[in-house]
Amino acid sequence: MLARAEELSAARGARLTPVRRRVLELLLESHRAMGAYDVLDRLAAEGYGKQPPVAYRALDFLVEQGLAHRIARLNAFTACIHPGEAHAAAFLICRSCHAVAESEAQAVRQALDATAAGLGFRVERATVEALGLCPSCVAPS
Amino acid sequence: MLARAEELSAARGARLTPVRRRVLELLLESHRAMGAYDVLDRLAAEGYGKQPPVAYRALDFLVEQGLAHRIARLNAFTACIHPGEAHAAAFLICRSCHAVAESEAQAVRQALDATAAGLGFRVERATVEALGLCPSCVAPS
DNA sequence: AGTCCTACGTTACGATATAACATACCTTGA
DNA sequence: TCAAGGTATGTTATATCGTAACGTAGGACT
Repeated sequence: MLARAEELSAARGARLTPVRRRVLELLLESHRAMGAYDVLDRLAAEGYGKQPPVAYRALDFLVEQGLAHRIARLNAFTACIHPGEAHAAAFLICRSCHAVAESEAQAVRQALDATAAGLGFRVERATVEALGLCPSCVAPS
Repeated sequence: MLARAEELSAARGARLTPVRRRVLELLLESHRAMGAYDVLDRLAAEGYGKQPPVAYRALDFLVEQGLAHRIARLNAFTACIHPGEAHAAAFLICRSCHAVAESEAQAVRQALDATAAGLGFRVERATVEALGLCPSCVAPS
């Protein structure tokens, strides 16, 4: 995944520097969304900068490059699991275990575009986030 | 609209007090989303409390009662235009004039439920927000 | 070598949100 | 009637999230 991120960045003339790469690793390792300050604490502990812009800049870079997503409901971030592929994502947030799953949501996006078009509204970006119970928490083993 | 809000609250044993009612009025008057601190400034100017919890509590009450919605992308609130009716809402946020339109989105919600169900995830609440251009801003007169 | 440009780091601050506690104001029931 | 308990309001203080602005370091290109 990291190798792929490297390729994608390089192909666009963007640089996946050490901080940015490390932040992506942190997001990939965590199967829940991480807040900017969670990321910052980890970076600071590893000798990177200790101030908020360090984390926000790296996270913003990853989001711009399509390597990560921001979850609006949580004010937090997750690694993208389909970097480089055009995709409409929906996020499934478990209210019990706090796992966040990224799901392909082309059908959802099309329904939204159609609804909006009916009102003359042109959708450019969509935020689709569901709060509920993940499979493990729906049916505890 | 306010009368209807009164009825709905009363029917549920909830009280639409002066502050809460005034906040709902403010949201109804504004055709864009209002931040909690925008609301707070208005309340303070009118002799209500001057501290954040005053605004947040009134807003939270309205959201719980289904009289208002929170727009996650904007950290802001709008009055609900279909209070009392079960509905799936999507919000269409104009990036040019900042108007926010609430749209019925039953089809979007169904698509999301179906997508999630395919992964074993049970959706309880959905956040659907589109950023784009409203009719007026798509085709400036 | 000098000039840019980009990224990184810092200070300082602004914006959003909540915990915890005190007070007032309704009920409701003896 | 008035005590008891619940709900709502107001306050102080603080937590959490986010950004503006400035300085420095290093690579890329003359």
